[in-house]
Amino acid sequence: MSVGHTEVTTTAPVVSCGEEHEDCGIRDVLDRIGDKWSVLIVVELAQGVRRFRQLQRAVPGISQRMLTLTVRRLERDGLITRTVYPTVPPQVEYELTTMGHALTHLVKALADWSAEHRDAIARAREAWDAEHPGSGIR
Amino acid sequence: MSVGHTEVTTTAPVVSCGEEHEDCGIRDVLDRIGDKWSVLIVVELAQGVRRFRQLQRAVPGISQRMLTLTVRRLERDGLITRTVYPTVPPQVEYELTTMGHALTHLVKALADWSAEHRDAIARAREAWDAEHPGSGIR
DNA sequence: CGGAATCCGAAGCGATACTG
DNA sequence: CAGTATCGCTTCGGATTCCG
Repeated sequence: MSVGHTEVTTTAPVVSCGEEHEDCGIRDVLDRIGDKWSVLIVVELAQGVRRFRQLQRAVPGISQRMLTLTVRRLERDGLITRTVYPTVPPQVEYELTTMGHALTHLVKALADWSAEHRDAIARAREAWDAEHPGSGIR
Repeated sequence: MSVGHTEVTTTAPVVSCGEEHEDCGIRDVLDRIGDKWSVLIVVELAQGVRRFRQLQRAVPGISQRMLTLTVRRLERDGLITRTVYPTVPPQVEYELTTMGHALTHLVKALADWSAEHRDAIARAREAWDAEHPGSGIR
């Protein structure tokens, strides 16, 4: 593989949380739901139990590979359950756990914040882009 | 809302976007703060005005390249201001805007959720990993 | 001090093919 | 239906160098 040398490459595991402000754990939750598809899956499952194909159809654009990876990670973190019925053809149901439902509250906060500031951000971007032509930042 | 045939079992609907399977602006805000460093910068700036080097020292592990990119994007989105003093050596100050301060409230919600569920997630992971040896999922 | 420019490995993700 | 395996492109991000 590409592991050429045995040097440790991971540095700075956490930020200094000694101050009065709590920044510990923020990266944890962002590493979990900050990816491209997790929140969309969670939002769909907030509506009720869903099968694999149902999820794929409910989240347009997701590949079955990413759907598999995403639900596996969510299951691993205890946010959803995966129930396999040994039928033919196979049937697998996904459902939010209690903790998964708790996550939907956080997701709602994200949605609310986004809805509240989307316009202002769009305007800020236009102004910045107009003022910084060809800066490479996007 | 058109989803009316089955009610969610344990808790309230919470996250219904109003549409059936519409992408609320959740991805917008996650594309903005879901990256590796943005929230950490915002958290640090929540303490007050900071200079470039101050930020770099306050966020251990960040490269100067990523710090530049991150503050540029935050500035572009109207979340922070960048003030350049034409002194020698140059001095640049970063500060949260009003909208940036509003973002800190959301970040606090993230931190609270993380602190509240970190242990449960860690335990779920241990159980899953023990039950699925060498699955490749991480 | 506060960047910009370049290089390059690592990670994310999509497309496709195959399986039980 | 519900995956798994492989490939390859694209993005992310760290390290380094140079510059006003």
